[in-house]
Amino acid sequence: VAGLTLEDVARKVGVSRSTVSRVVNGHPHVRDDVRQRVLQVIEETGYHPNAAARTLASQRSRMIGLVLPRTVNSFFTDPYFPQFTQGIAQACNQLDYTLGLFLAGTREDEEKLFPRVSRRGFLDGVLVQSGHGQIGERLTERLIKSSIPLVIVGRPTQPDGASYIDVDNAEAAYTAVSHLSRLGYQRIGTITGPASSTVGIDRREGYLRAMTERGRAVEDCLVTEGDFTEAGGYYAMQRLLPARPDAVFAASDIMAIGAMRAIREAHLHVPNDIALVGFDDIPLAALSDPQLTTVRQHVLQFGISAVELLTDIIENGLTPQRRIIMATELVIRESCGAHRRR
Amino acid sequence: VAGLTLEDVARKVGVSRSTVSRVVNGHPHVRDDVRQRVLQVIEETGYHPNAAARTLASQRSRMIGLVLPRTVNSFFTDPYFPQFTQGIAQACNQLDYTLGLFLAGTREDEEKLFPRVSRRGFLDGVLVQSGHGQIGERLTERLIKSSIPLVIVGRPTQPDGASYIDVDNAEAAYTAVSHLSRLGYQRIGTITGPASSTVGIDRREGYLRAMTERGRAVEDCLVTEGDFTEAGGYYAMQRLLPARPDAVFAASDIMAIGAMRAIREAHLHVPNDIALVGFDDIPLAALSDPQLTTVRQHVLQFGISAVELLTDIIENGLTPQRRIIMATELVIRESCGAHRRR
DNA sequence: CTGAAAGCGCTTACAG
DNA sequence: CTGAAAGCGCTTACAG
Repeated sequence: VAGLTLEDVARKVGVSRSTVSRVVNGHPHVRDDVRQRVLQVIEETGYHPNAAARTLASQRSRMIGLVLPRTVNSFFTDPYFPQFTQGIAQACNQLDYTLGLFLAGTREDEEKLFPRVSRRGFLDGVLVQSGHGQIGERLTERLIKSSIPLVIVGRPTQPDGASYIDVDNAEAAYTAVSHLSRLGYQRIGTITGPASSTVGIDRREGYLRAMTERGRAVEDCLVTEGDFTEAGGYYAMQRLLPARPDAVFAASDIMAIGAMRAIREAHLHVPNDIALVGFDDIPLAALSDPQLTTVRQHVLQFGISAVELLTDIIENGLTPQRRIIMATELVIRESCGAHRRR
Repeated sequence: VAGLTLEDVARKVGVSRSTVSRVVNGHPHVRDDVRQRVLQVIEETGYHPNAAARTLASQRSRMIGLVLPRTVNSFFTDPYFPQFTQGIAQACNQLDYTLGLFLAGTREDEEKLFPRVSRRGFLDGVLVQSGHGQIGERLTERLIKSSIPLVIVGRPTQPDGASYIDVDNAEAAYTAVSHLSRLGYQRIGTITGPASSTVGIDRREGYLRAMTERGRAVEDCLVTEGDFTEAGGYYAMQRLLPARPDAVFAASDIMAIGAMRAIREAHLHVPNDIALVGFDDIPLAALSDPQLTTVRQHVLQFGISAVELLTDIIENGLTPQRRIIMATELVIRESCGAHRRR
């Protein structure tokens, strides 16, 4: 199943393979009638260039990698990632790049993976998810050292000089908590993300700032850590309950859903007894009972922007470090009790 | 950033590049001390072979593609796909293959995608999700014609001679509905998957067979179609309600969750008024209230097996068409009312 | 505008 | 067991 080569096409048309190559790559300086004839033969024969040969000759693969250093669980437990991946895939298709997907859960995975996630592998550049423990940290570090075009998704733990893209987590959390405060809640608690991740840290910081600015004392018993899973939110809420919060800001919707379950089991009511605000605006947020007030991220667009940033770096050389910070919006539904209070 | 080549390593060791190549590829017939010296230099220099060159010379990329012809919505709405993808990625890592991810939603996507999903692209073989409308059908057909090693995930609509892997959907549905029947329910309804997909058809068939064998008349008003989304299950249940079913088999958990919401809104109780059985055993199934009785698929293992089948075909040539059918198991929780009835 | 030629970094018979 | 050589299918200066 060898398939046609450039040479075959060239012979059929009666030109050199340089010319066919120029036509295929859309270079100017080809006489118009020649171009037409070449195009026609390509059409007729269904010729497609061999990607490996092209890559070898041009040192460009038009393929990027998405590296998700994740433990098994959270990847398919949180709807965030599929959606994000979708955005990435869509943008790749648009920009005519091939997407390689690399999930690393274990240390062993990392070792097998690394050679492939490099320029010697097939890649022109890589997108790596920030955070997620040791695997993630070390992988990112090695990637930076390898000096392959790189965009970190989410503020990196260390400001290591790589470009990154993130949403404005602190600001978003600040807005959410301020909203609760304005509604008159006094004892506002929070279920944070992992303290080892910058998402966790930044959203927590937004919470703290809002509390302070609004003149609320921040009590330790009102702050507890979750792990971005439903179960994590559930247990976190159980820990929060004794502190008698009248409102809770959860750092993700899926944790808010878990919290809701804990509240229901305690025979309390959302929002009458405890108001709730989440983060992400996953599809489930609009379907829960009560519907979840939350911070909407434009996850799809986020993925698209990440790819655009990366391909820009690939194609236009080493620009100074770039950061892109995306805005969010608060979506007010039922769980914060805003309607009730009017 | 050229990096080291085989030649560089060969020079450093003082052998030909043929020898280094043999060592890298683990060929026998290399004197042991030579092998050691080569290995050491590779270690020291951090040499990794250039994948494009390797692919061009050997006509093998060790890369496979996962093609998901999907509309935007269902991919991140149903936890099934992330989990499946995870299994695929894990197996690829294990078997030392690179995974390319291709999501096609629109016709335009398909056109841009096709050249890359072929041997001329980078791929040694492809895994394509069966069904999902026109895009999927046509893509699969073109893939078959291109004669690239191919495994269809899920029984194909047309028995076109491609290898495929699937779970035993009809059998699983049969078991689930028989279970409801044994519990004494009389008016058992079903929310099917799309009639255009083989999953939809096969699970429906299992339902019909169980009903018939158990001497239940199948009433049209007890069968309605969903689209594997929460909202789809919700509306389907609303359509079913007037028929007064005392039990419902939903062809996916996420639809069962939607159905539950509709039942709750109608001020009815699961399982007292209407018993419910789902399909998939997604994480949410164990967290819903009441917990969902469902058919468990070993999705991760399913993904792994799919990759193993494909790589086997790639590496061992055109075997006769292969089919792999995987078993499922019924997980009895609360929503079917089994416990209540004892 | 077009072609001949070198080169990308490997693998793989073929000799020895 | 080892090396010299051809070849994989392109791109890209370099001439003209």
